[in-house]
Amino acid sequence: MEQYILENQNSFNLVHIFECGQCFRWNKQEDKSYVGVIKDAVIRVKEEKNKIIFTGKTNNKDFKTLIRNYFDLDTDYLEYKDKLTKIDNYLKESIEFGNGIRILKQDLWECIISFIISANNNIPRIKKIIEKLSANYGEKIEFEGKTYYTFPSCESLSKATIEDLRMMGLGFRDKRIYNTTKMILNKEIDLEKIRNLNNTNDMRQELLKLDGVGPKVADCILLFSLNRLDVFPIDVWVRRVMNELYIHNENEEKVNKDELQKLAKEKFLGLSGIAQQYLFYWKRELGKGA
DNA sequence: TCCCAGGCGGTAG
DNA sequence: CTACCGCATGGG
Repeated sequence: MEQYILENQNSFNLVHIFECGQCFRWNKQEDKSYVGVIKDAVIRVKEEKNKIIFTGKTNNKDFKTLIRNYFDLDTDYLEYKDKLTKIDNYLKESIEFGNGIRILKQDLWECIISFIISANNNIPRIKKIIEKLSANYGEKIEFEGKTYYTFPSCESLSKATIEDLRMMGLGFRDKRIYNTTKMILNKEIDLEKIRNLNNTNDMRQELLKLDGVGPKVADCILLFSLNRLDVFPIDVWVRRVMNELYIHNENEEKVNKDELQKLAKEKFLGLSGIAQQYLFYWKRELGKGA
């Protein structure tokens, strides 16, 4: 069992990080800690006073490095928040509301499959499907007396037929997952090559070749795995909040996505992706309470 | 029950 | 190029 402890870490709140819509495999426990799977590691994270305690089981990774990389702990969020807060009072308020948000650096393959599943779907069901895929095609890990599963590797998932995938509850997304898995397996799309591109748009163009990856899904992958903070994924919630705050179009559904992209680019100083997460979390959580 | 969900791909105009 | 539609499934 490995352990890593952070002390007095600013901009870190488990609820904000895990409930802001960027990830699907972290689950809140009765004691308020979260348990999730990163690569082949099962990890429990718990906040205690000024400490954040990571406990985990892993084989070959340097635990501390795994954690610091995944939670992007070498990035200074105070600097980002300072810049964004000065833009306007909406951002100021959303940042106060979700002050502990951090953008995770998730596994690229897992992120691609997860966000293909996210299309025209809701978050509880997305999580359910991903758990089922993992239980059927991932590897079993025992942790604290319970059984967990790694996210399926590309090789493992490629053994599933379209019918097998359909039984995972994927619905019409079965073919997309099947095709994309094959494209990545046979290196028609090379994930390592994408990772090493230095231009966000070049990365996006490659991702868009995958079946089931359109503009929104590509931007989510760029933001939540490749840490491209300048992208701005637009979904119904983001469109809703942007219209409410800045556009004021009577018919929200008619708000043009290109117009929103342009607005975000001008307004958010190259930090659109982070601004998007604060706004998304703010709007969505307030919506739940109402 | 019925609406809708972090959209995408296909087709028509 | 833009506009629209079908899609599987189950959560709320």
